[in-house]
Amino acid sequence: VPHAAVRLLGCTVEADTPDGTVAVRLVEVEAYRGADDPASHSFRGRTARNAVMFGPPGHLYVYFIYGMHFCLNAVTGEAGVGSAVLIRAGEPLAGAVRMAELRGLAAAGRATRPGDLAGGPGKLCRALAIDRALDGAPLDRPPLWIEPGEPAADGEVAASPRVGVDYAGEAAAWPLRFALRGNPHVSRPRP
DNA sequence: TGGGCGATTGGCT
DNA sequence: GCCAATCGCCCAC
Repeated sequence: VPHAAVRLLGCTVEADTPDGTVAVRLVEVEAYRGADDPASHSFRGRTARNAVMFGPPGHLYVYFIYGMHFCLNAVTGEAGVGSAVLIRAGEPLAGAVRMAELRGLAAAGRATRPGDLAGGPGKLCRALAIDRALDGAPLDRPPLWIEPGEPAADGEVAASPRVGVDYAGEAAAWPLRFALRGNPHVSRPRP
């Protein structure tokens, strides 16, 4: 059975923003486990911040990081487990002009390079107008919902270590980052 | 109660 | 490649 994170690759994420709906196709995700994963926010148990991770699957976990960025997760584990999938990058499908505006790019509406709009967890949240107000919301209906897409074939999925978790000891090497092989919209560092 | 730090990003050398 | 920005969270004191 494919990993829950892998099953999200190729899915479409749509979001209602103040100026209309935007959509991206997921090209990069990371899996975070529960009490056995030192890299996971749930590793040290339930707190006010990560409470949603310990709730039932099918909900959004949104956290604030580095004093300026939000990151979006889909809770995947059963209630009490604390596992989730970090949404790291998407390929713009609809509303690229709005996403560029939300990203504060000067050339809004003009050509951008792959990854400029949603090629990173913080960038994707900015482009989709995601913040803590969405923490705990269901992921199958507005204002933010994920729809099935073309499933990724095994050979198209590249697994590599997760980004930015060097503090996690042995778990830092676990190959829980999944990306569509060769897709130009994935974040840096490239897998 | 306070200090260190982070599942990041963008700008500058 | 290096580093500042910027603040909520969490744990040690």
